[in-house]
Amino acid sequence: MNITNVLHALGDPTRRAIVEQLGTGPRSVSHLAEPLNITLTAVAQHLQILQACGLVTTSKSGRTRNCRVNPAGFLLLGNWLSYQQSLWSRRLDRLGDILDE
Amino acid sequence: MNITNVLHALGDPTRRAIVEQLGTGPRSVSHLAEPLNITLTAVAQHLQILQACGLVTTSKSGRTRNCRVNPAGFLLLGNWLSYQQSLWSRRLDRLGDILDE
DNA sequence: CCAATACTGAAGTCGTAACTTCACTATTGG
DNA sequence: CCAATAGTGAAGTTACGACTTCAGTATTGG
Repeated sequence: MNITNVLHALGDPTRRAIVEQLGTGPRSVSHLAEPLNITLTAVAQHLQILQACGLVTTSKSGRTRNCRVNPAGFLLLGNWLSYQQSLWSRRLDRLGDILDE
Repeated sequence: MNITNVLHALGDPTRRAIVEQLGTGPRSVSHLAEPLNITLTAVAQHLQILQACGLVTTSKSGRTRNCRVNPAGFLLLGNWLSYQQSLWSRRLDRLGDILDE
């Protein structure tokens, strides 16, 4: 679970579609697959990636796998982002942007 | 300039290294290339991608191209992220996480 | 003025990521 | 109990992305 994997995972539109579906509540794999125009296998592969980087958790009950959002990955991203912004926000605020050159 | 491109751009470690360098201030292309173990051409290609998605801006003065952070792309990412979090944060807070199933 | 610097453009290589198919296992509703 | 459902595993295809090389154009310091 690192920032590279989180960003890479979310960089794929299909995976982001999965995450956005899960934003509204837990879903099964085949439920997730429905709106996407790909095979169940492909969705399962995406889920593995999303799980590995901490964006999604799943649990199997019976023959269906239940998927839900995992805040951990999003927190990692949020922290990285606000750190980056902290680096330059103050400097850019000074309008001294041009002076730095 | 869309969220897919921003996330995809930042998903690459080399590009993120470039962004992080620029976090501390403007840099030329060859200056950016120094710590990275790749050719100048490769860096220039990464910069094109970073520019296209609104994470970096550049301007040429003389024979050197000056690169700096562009907040626009980061804002796009920040907005997407906080929107996602707004989708599930309240629901997960209710501890009713399990009830949703 | 010209050698070194700073970059650009085009084209090619190579690995990997996103899919597919197919064959299979486990669960469950009627 | 067995057909339909839900998912898994392995293997193959294909496109694309991150690089390289090489040949070129501007710019500039000495």
